[in-house]
Amino acid sequence: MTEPGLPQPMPVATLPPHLEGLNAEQLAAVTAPDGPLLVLAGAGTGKTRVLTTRLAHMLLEGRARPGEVLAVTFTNKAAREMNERVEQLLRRPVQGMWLGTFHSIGARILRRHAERVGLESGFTILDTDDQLRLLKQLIEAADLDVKKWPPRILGGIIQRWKDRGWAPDHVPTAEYGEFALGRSVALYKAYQARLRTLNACDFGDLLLHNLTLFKEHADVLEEYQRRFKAVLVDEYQDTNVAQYLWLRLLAQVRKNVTCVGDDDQSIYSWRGAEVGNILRFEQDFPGAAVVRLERNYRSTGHILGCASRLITHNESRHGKTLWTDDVAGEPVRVAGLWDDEEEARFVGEELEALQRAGEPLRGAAVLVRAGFQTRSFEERFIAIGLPYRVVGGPRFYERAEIRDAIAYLRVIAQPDDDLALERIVNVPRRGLGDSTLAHLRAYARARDCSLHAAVRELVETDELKPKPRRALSDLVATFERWRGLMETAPARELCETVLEESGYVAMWQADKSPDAPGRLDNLKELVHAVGEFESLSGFLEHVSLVMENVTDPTSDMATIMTLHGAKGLEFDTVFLGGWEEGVFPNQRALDEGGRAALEEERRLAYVGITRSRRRCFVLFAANRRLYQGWVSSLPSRFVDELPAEHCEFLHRDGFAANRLRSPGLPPRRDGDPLARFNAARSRKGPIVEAVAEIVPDADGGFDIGMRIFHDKFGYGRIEAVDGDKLDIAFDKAGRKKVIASFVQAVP
DNA sequence: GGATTGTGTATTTTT
DNA sequence: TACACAATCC
Repeated sequence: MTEPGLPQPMPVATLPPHLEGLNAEQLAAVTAPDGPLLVLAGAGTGKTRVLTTRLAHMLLEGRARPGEVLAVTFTNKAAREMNERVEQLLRRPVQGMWLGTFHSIGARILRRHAERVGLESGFTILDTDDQLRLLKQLIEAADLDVKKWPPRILGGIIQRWKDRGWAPDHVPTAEYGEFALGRSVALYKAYQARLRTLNACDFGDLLLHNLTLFKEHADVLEEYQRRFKAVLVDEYQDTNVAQYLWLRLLAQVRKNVTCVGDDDQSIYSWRGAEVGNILRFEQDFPGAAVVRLERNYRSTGHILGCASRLITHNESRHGKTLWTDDVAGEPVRVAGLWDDEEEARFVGEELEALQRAGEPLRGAAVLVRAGFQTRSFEERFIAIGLPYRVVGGPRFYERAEIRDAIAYLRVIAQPDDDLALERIVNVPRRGLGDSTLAHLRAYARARDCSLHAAVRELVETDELKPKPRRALSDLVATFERWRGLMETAPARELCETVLEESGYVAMWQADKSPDAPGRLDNLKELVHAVGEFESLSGFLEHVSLVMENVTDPTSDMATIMTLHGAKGLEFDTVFLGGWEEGVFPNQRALDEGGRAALEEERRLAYVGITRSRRRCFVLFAANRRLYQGWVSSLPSRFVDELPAEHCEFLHRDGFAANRLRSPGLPPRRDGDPLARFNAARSRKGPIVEAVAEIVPDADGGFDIGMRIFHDKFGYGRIEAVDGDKLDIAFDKAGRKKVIASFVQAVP
C-alpha cells in the first residue's frame, strides 16, 4: 500500500484502467486503505476526480457494495456528476448507492422512520416561501408587529439554530437574542409544533430530525452505522455543525470516512459552515491519514500566482502551496473603470474580441459578489446582442405560476397541506376572499385540524354564506376526483388535467399582461417535467429537493453568476467584477463578521481567481449605481494584495482623460472620486491616469464636458459620447442617454 | 370581495 | 428603481 506523502510509483503495466493518469498524491488518496482519510485539495487539483475514483476503487476491490456506500455532496449537480463519473469508471450503471446531497439523503432516511420523530412518511418538505408565510402567521398570532419583527429575520435565526443542531429545547439561553423581545425561542417552538401538525418539514429539519432520530433510537442509528461501510464527503469545509454531527454519528463505528475539502475555499460560514470541522479532522479521527493535493491542473502560472499570493493574507488556514507545470500564460489584467456601466462595456468588448478570435462564449464567465451587480452586465449584453445566461437568477420552481401549479399537486397528494391549499384556494378567483379564509382558519384552529378537514365539515353546515359554501364544496369535490385520477392516470396526464380543469391555464390565457405567454410556456414545461417522473409524489420530492435550473450546455453563451455559484466550476476566461471596498469585500459581511468575515471574503476572491484557466480580469469601478443614487468607492484591498509580477494594470486611452475632466458626473459625496481613487492607489501609481487635455472630437461635434440644452430635460453636461448617443448629466433630470440630434450646444 | 393607489423598504451569498 | 404589502375606495 502506498504511504501518503511517500508515494511509490507503481509500474505502469500493473495499473488498472481506473487508476491511470493519477499523480502520486492522487493515487495515494485513491488507494489509501479503509480508515479516516482527509484529502486537502487545493483548487483545480483534481479533488472530485480523487473522490470519485476512490469510491469506484472501493467498489472494484469489493470493500463495499453500492448499497453500503454513503457519499454526500452539497449540490445536486455535484451528486449527479459524481454518480456519472463512478459509472464511467466502472463502465456500468451503479444502483443502490446512498449518493446525494445532505438534504436528499436526510430526507430519504427520514421518510423511512418518520413516525419515530412524530411525522408521517408522506411529510411535505416546505420551501422558503411556505416557511415565511407560516412564520408570519405565527408572529401575528403572538400579537407581534410583523413590520418590526420580519418573518425573514426569524427564519434566518431559526435556520442558524438548526444548522447548529439545536432543537427548540436546546437553544442556549444566551442565544435568545433580541428578536421579538426574547420570544424568538417560543416562536421557534410554536413553529416546530405547527410543522408537526402540518406533517411538514423545512430544510433544516431534514437533518435535525435525523439527529433526533439517531439520538433517541439507537437501533436505527446502529442499522445505518452497520450499513455504511464507506462514507465519503465532498466539500467538507462547508459542513455545518448539524451535518458534522450527522456524519460523525454515522461514521464513528467503522471510522471509514473520506473527507475532501479545501479550507481556502470555505465560503459558507454565513450559512453555518464551520471551517473548524476541516481543521479539526485529525482530532476527531485520531490516526487519520492526510493527503495534500497541491498540483494544480487548471490554471496558468500567472493566475495561480495571483491566487496563491492573495490567500496568504489569511491567517487561519491549513496552508498549502499550489504549483503548476503550466506556462505562465497571460498576466491577470486589472482594470479600473469609471462606473459600473463602463465596467460592463469593458467586459462586453472583451467578450466580443474573444468571439472574433473564435473562442466560444461558454468558456467565459462574469463572476460577481452579489446579485445586484448582474444588472449592468445584463443591460450591456442585451444592448450589444451578446448571448448570456444568468445562473442563480429566478429559479424555475420559484416562479409564481409554477408554485401555484405545484400547490395544486400538493393538495392532491397531501390534502392536509394547508399552505398549499391556502395558496390556490382562490387562484383563479372563486370568490373565496379573506373573510371566508379567516373563518376557515378559525374553525381549523378551534378543532385543531387541517384546513381541508375544516372545509369538509363547514360545507355541510350553513355557517357559510351560500356563495362561498358552494365554491368550496365544488372545490373539494373536484380535488376528490383528481385524487381518484392519481391512482389511474400517469402523473403527466393528471397534471395537465388539473391545470385545465382548475381554470388555472384559462386564467393566464385571459391575462393580457406581457409576461402571461411566458408563464403559459413555463406551465407547459412543468407538465413536461412531471412526465419525467413515475409518480406524483416522486415529482414533488424532486421539486422540494432540487431547486435548480437546468441550463442547456449546448448553447453558446457567456455566464454571469455570483462567486458562490461558481465554486466547483472552471472557465477559460473569467471576469471578476466589482472589486471595490464595500462591494467586495462586502461591507455588510464585514460589519457582521469582522476579521473572520474579511478572511472569508478573501477566500471568495481566491475562489474567483482560481475559476479561470487561461485568462482572468479583475475589475473595479469608481462609481456604482445603487438603488437610488450613486456610490463612489475605493478599489478593493484585494486589488492591492495581488502580486504586481503576475498582473498587468490597465487603463484605456481616452476614457480616463475624458472622464477625469468632465465635471458634474455622478453626484460627488466627498470630493472627486477619481482623485481619491488614484490617491488610494498611489503606492503602485495611478491605474487611471489623469490627463490634462480634453481631446476634441475630430468632427467638431459634441465633446465631453460641453454644456447642452434638451427640450425635455433642460440643461446638462455631456459625460460621454458613444457614436450619436450622448450620455448627459442633466442639472435637474439626472443622468440620461439621448440621441445627439435632440440636444443643442449652449455657448 | 376585488381593484387600485400609495407607501415603504430593500440588495449578500443558498441546499 | 422596483417590488411587495397595506390602506382605501368601488
